[in-house]
Amino acid sequence: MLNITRKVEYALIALRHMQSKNNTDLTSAKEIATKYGIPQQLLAKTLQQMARDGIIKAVQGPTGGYKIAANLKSISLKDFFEKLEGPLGMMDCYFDSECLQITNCNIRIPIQRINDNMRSMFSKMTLQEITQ
Amino acid sequence: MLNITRKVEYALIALRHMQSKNNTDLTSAKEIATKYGIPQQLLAKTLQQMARDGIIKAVQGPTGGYKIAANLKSISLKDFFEKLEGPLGMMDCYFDSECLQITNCNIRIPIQRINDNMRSMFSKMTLQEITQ
DNA sequence: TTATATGCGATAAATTTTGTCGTATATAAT
DNA sequence: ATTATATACGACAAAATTTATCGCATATAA
Repeated sequence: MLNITRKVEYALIALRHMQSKNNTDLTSAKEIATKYGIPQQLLAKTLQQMARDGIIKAVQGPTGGYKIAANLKSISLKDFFEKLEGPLGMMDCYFDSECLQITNCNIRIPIQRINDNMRSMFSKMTLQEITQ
Repeated sequence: MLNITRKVEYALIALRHMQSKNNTDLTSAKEIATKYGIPQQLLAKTLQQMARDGIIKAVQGPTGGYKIAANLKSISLKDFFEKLEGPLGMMDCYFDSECLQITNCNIRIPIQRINDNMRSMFSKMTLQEITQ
């Protein structure tokens, strides 16, 4: 329970890998996929998404690849998770309530409290701390 | 991402419902299932599991049901989650490492740090806080 | 022109989560 | 005793989500 997804896992691995290199160097999806035993196409999509989000920069063509574009200190883990996976909460009713039981639900408030704690925790950690 | 399971959700609803009643009263699975629109059999299994764990006490036969048996202040949310769903962590390699990439993995340590933060957070919250 | 990189929608496979079924046992009420 | 209603629980099925692949397009260095 409370697992992160492979997508996030692969993204963190990729970021850390890139950060260990000179920032002028480019890293291809293939390089990372091979080194860490990750499905290349899936990783590629994740990298593309991070590129769209401005976290990394993509360079096309042969000899192309990715490099870190953002200041990782300025991106909280909460924002990072939400960029990749959408709203971060223990129950979906924290955000949009399709729940028909909402009037009867007796744990909505307490759950929101836990949620706030969790979001606050991830707000205080930055991507830099994870990938350095 | 980082959602709790229905099982845990149902368990919390049930506990809160029982706690709102006189502790001599018994509550049947049917009563809770009906009131909150929960699948009865699934809820029943969860209640049975909590009974095995000593969190609630089961009384069989007609007029039977469940009531709270443990001091909810003494059970942390972390312990509660782990009783119901097993080890609590963002990645499974935190506990048992079947991961073949473990030697190459470059985010194991950072992930453990996040994990520790999360476990610590849930260790500080008690069931009482959620169900009161 | 070719080879190799990213970009991306559609689809498929795998896994996990969620829910149901069937049967057994316990016990209060009649 | 019989009946009705509760818990107990393993096996199975359905649904949802996650994970991975496919196919084709575009970009660009050599």
